[in-house]
Amino acid sequence: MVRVRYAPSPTGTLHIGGARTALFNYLFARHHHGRFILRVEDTDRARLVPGSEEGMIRGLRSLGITWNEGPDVGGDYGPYRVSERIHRHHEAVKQLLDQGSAYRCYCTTEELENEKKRLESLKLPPRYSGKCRLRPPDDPIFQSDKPFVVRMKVPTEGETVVDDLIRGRVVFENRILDDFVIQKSDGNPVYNFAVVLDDHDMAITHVIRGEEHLSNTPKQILIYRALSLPVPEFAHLPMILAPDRTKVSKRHGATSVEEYRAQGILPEALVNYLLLLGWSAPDETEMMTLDQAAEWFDLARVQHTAAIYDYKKLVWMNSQYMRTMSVETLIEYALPFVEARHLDLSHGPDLARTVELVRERAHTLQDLTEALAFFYERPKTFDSQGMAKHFALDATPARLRVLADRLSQLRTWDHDHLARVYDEEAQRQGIKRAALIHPTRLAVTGKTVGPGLFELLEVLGQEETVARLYDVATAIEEERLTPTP
RNA sequence: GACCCCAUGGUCUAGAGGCCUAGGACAUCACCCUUUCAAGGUGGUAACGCGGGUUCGAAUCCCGCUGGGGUCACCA
Repeated sequence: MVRVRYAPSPTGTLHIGGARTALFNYLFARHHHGRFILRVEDTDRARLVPGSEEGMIRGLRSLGITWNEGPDVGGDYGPYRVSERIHRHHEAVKQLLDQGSAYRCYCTTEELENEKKRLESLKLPPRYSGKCRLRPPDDPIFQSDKPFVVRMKVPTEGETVVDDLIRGRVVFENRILDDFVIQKSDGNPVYNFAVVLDDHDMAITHVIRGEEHLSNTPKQILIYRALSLPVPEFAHLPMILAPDRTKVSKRHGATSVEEYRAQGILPEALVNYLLLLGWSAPDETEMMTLDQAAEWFDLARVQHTAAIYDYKKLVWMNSQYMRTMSVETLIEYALPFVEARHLDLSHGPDLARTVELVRERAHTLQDLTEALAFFYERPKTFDSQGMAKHFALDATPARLRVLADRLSQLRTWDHDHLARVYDEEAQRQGIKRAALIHPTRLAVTGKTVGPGLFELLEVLGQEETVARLYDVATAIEEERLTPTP
C-alpha cells in the first residue's frame, strides 16, 4: 500500500511550491490507490504562526486536494501534528545516545560561531569540529546541568547513497557531512530528525518533496540506519522559481494560493496550471481535471529541471475555465467579488445573463466583475479617448435623443428589433451604423469595449437604456461628463 | 567557497540514437473576421549553451567547460 505525505510547517501561507508538492503527492497516491497524509511539521514552536495551519488546510481544500489522514480528519497513525509526537522523538534520541550513535554537545553558540568564522576565513567548509564527540565518557561535563544539544555521530568514511526515483543514484561522501544536531537545547527535535521518525511511524512508503531537501536526505538516511529502520523511497521534485530565476519569495508578488484567489484566479485553473509545472501528460494534454491527472500521473514523467512560473499562462488558463465552466459555478466564484464591488444586484438584470455576456472576454474574476458593473450602476466616468472619438460631433446629443425616442417606442425589446432600429436610423440619417453604435455604447456603459451592443442593450432593458441615453445627451450639452482618468 | 542537482525558443514542455526540415501550449508579430473589445481563423519570428569524444548516424550516450539552481542553522 502506497502511503505518501505532504508535511508543511505552519509558519506562513500555502505558496505555489508547497501546493504543487501536495498536488503531486496527492496524484501519486491516487494513481496507486494509496493513501495521502497531511502532517503538520511544527517542530519549531518559536516560528509558529497562528492560523497558518488552518490557512493551509483551507488552501489545499480549495484546490480540490483531499487527504485520507491528517490533523483535521484523524487517522490510525496519529497524532498528525509533530509537536504532539515528542515522546517518540525522545525515545529515539535515547536509543541513539545509549547505543553510541549520538552524543551530547555542550558547545555554546558563541564557541560555534567563532569556530565557523575561523574556518570561513581559512576558506574551509564550516563544519562542527567534533569537540564534544571526543570527550571521554567520564568527562564531568556530562554530569553537569549545563544546556546541551544532541548530535549525530556521522561516520567519517564511506558514502551514503540516495536512490532517487526522479534523479537516480546520488552519492554523498560521509566525510563532507558534519555531526549535525538532532535535538535542540530546549529538548525539541530538529526537523531532519523528527521527519525520519514520523515518516517511519506513519508507514510512509514514498517521500516526495521539493529538491531543496535532496542535500539533507543523506543525513536522514544515516538516522534510518542508526535506528535500524527501513528507508523509504525518495523522489525530489524540481523547484518552482520566480521569473527572475530565484527561489520564490514575498517580493515576487502573488505567490500564495490565497493571493491568487484574491486576484480572481479560479482554483481549478490554478491547480491545472500547477500540474503543468514539472509534469506533462503522456499525450501533452494541458487542460485536464484532477481525475484525469491522477490516472496519468507518473513520477517518470516529472521534469528534472526547475520551472519558472508564468503568470500570463496562468491567466490564460483561467480565462479558459471561466468560459467553459457552468454559469452557476462561475457565479458562485464571482459573488464575493461582486459583493466587494458593492454592486446592487436587486435592481439590475439577472446575474446569470450578464455573466454570460461578459465571461468570454474576462481573464479573471476581477475583470469579470468590472466588466458587468455597468449593468447595475450607471457609469460615473466615460472613456476619455472614446469621448473625443464618439461624442465630439455637435450632432451627438441629437442623435442620442432620436435613438432614445425610437427605442422607447419599441414593442419587442430584443436583439433583432434593436438592430433594425439602428439600421433604419443610420439609413435615414445617411450615416454608418457604427456612427450610432459607438456613441450608444459609450453613453450606456461609459466604455468603448464590451459585449455586442444589441445583446448588451437587450439585457440592460428598455427603460434603463432609454433613460441613460437621454441623460447623457443632456450631460454632453451641459459639459458635465467626467472622463475616465 | 564546498557539496549536490540541472541544461530544448521569452516561459511551460514533447523528444528515451535514425520517425527531427526539432512538435505542442502561453506570450509575441502580421493578416482575416468584425459595431468596439475579446474570442476565433490563417500565417510568421523564435530553441537543442559551448567544446571534445562514442557511433554509419546524437537534441538523445560519455567527458570537460560554461551557465543556472539548491544545500551547507539549536529553520523547515
